[in-house]
Amino acid sequence: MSGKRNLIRSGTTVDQMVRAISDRIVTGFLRPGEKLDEASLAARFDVSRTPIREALSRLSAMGLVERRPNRGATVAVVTQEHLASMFESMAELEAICSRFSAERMTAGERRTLEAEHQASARFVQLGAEEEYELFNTEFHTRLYRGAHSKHIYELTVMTRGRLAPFRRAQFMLPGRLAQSWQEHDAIVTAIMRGDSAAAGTAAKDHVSIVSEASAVFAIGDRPKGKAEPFPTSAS
Amino acid sequence: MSGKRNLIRSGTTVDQMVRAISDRIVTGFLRPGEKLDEASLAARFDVSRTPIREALSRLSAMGLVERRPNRGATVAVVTQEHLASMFESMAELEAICSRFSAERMTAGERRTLEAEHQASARFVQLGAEEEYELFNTEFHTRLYRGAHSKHIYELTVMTRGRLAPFRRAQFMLPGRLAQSWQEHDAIVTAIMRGDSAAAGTAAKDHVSIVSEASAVFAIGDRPKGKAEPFPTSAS
DNA sequence: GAGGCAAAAAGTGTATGCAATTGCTCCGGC
DNA sequence: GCCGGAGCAATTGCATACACTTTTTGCCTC
Repeated sequence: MSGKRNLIRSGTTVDQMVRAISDRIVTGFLRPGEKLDEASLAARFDVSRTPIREALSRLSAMGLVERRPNRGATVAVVTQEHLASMFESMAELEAICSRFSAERMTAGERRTLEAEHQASARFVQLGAEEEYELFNTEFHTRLYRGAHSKHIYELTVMTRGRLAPFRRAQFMLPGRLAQSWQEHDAIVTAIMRGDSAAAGTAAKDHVSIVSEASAVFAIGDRPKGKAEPFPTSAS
Repeated sequence: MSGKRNLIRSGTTVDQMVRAISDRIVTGFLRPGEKLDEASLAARFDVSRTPIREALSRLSAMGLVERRPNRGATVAVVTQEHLASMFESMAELEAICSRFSAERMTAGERRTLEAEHQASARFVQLGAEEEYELFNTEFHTRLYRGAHSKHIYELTVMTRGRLAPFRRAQFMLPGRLAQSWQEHDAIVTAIMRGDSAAAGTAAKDHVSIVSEASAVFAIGDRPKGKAEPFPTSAS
């Protein structure tokens, strides 16, 4: 019973469960295909089954677990094909956002985008990976917003969320920071010129490179998909 | 007075609630912005609050209702801008699917697509709107599958689902059937040629036209929610 | 009369118990 | 020995009860 939740302060119980379970999934503590028993999870986290059920629903919507009626939930099995498909979608979505941003961003938005982008050069010089990654997220969010299309924004953010677990280590590749900045620069330049086509292709290339960089870390030799019925490292 | 649900046969209770509530929303019986009280809904359908809660969760994921923690759920307010944004996304997604289909469809898939498309000409001649709409859904699904990208397929199907309530009457416009077939023809021809660019633009144009056709019916002042207590859609 | 605080009422969030469905095992028949 | 069906165990789905949050209402003070 190591997992007392009292220390995880914020949010409702369901939120805590979502975080707790998704953490265990993305860290590999829960293996793909593994069965997620409601009662066990409830006991494990010392809550009732109700918030567990709702958490599983949300995780299912997020694509991290799969649910089948009357048959319980399992950790989603993400094949290499599916992962590639998600990155591919991400590239297309980012391309759309960039194209629209090139066409629709207000003068203020363009100014801010370029200013922030220029400021981020400092993080590259310092090799500040933490700060750069934070900026990077904000930069892309700015692109998504700049498209001025609520639904595309939603689709893009959702896809990014699903990919998040697989792109954690992307900036650990040597020289990735500087390269990322150059790619951002191409996007920003195109947007400032209002060249939507160029902005689109630049964004697509950017994500494609990230995809390759991430794939190295994400896939790799996983211990084998046949997880044992009950992993022992609990407690 | 209270609606016994025993007549709605299939699926789990939650499914029934999802259908029942979404029906009431799309038929205007529940108005945008209206508060959805769990207890009232539970009493109304003679079930407990538990399935109602889960149904509201799903409807929230579908974009039909909005939920705020501890503050209940309301019928989602879909502004004209948001609707336009969804159609715009749909156009882009269909374009992507068509582009990919032009590049990736197997010979068999291409054959089937064209054969079905040609067969659908008969529905146009007969003015069989029901059958054509059925075929139309299948046609587009074929395009989505032909992209051979699971995640793009998911995004597209999801977006189509969100738009479904607003495009019901699209084929009631006179001459729309024949025009739709012509647009399909342009897409199919491009795909058969493997011309991804042409397929993409043809698909985008197709959706754009549907968008305009639907907007006429969707927006406009809806007659005050005087729908019959139990709408009969099955979807 | 207006503003603010407090208590109650309404409504959501969580816990627990019961019913129903699923999957498995064991027994019997072919 | 293999296949099929009935009973049983395990797990999900639903119902109900309780706890906590939010909102409203009413009273008191300024």
